[in-house]
Amino acid sequence: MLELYNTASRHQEPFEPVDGETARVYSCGPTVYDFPHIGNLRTFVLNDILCRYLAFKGWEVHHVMNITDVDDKTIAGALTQGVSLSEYTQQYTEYFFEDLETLNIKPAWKYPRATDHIKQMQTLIEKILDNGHGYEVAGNVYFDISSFADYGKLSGIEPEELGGGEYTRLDDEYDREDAGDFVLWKAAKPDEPSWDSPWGPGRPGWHIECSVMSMEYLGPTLDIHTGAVDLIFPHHENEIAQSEAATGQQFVRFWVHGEHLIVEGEKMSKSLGNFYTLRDLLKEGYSPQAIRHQLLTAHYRQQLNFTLEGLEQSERAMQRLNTFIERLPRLPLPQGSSKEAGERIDEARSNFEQVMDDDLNVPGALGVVFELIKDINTLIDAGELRDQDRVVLRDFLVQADSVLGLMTNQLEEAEREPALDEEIKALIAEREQARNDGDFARADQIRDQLTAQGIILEDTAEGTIWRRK
RNA sequence: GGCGGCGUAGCCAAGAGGUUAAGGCAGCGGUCUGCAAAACCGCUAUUCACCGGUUCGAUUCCGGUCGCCGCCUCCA
Repeated sequence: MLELYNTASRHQEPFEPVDGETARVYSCGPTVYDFPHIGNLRTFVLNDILCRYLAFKGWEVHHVMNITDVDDKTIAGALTQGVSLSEYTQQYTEYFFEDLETLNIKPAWKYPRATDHIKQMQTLIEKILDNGHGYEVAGNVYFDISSFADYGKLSGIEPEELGGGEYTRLDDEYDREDAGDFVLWKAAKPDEPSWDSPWGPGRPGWHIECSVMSMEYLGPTLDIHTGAVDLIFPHHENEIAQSEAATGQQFVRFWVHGEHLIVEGEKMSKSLGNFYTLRDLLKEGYSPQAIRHQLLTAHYRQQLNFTLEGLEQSERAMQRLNTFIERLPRLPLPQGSSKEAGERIDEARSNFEQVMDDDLNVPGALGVVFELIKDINTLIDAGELRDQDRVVLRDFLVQADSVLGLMTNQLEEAEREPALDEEIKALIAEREQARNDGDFARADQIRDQLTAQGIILEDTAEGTIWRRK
């Protein structure tokens, strides 16, 4: 049974969808003001693994991820570039989707945009006001945290401490009654995009967007809400307050938070010059497969120290995986099946699910896959792998990869018919003849020529097999 | 100051109160090969930051020390 660590309880708890069929998952999506960086992408990869595994467990998955396309940063960006807000956010929204596709992240069920839900936000704010949890000051609407008894429950923050102490960052921009109160609706400033509302022209606060878009598509109670740890406070705390103040029902059953990644041991930031986007890494020649793998090497609740050396290690690990997958279908194997291979694959299948059930232990799951590869290679070397084993093995790899998403392309590619040029086939045959004749100079010449074309030859006891580089 | 986490081999990283402490990368030595490639075998942590405690037994639980990181209303 799947167990997930729930930030709300600080414990790992058995999970199943409340209705037993459909897992309703909401993830905080990007604010589309810039390219996603590698840290953002780690969180999106976590969402992906979670949703893929929920599907693996047999549930329908309704995954909603919002696009925040109106906030201080997007407004400022649009102003700087001299384009409209929607033009500005549209381009970064597209970059975001491109990056998801590059990293083999499965599309969510819905990607609602904040600006398409302004009306619903106003409705929810009115509900909050009606229920006595908010107040308006000069066109700004605030949430009154003192009216919500459970405020601070998720993050463990005491409301009394907010606004006090040396870490306060309150400014005088807004007229709040209490330092901890947060804005639901912001009155428009000159030159800012705005929408009409019962409180005058303005725009929604950031937190209200997520409450509205999650409940709009998933109902008042979500099975799982994800995000990175920095969102626990204030964002998720505020979402709970708003949503439950409006509906009177539990907002989220499981809060799943991903740890940050750091770069070369330090917090990633533009000023430190250790800020990577996916595009930066691709330009350096790293493969999307290795990047995804590197993001999966640490458990999601551990900080991941992202380094270029680590990426190199992932490249090599993926090479091992790819070589295995690509040569598997071309190995000449005797008919039948072997007991030992069957047992090993069954064991891997069961271990894989067991470690993933344990709060999505992806590094453990990778260990299971690589351990199996080693065992199967040993059987191959011993001449004990049979052709039926290969079918069962491939079935397992496909199943495991429905979760990991690391070898989708390779598995498909490997199954394709060789489609080798006649010319290449002839060269391989010629090389065979040359080797038999002892003309190794000619044989090596042909091998080098094919290597240059990206075809790698391997001489096995059963004949020469090939794979692409 | 408050809250959370981490410290396992050269590097990355799982892990369990007690059989051989996964797996990947790197290294060394072999096997296979005409040579390669791929793969396999062996070696690379008698030990899990340090000090106490609980226990028949702890690296795993508890307390403390040191070191590192993150959050505390921009932040994935």
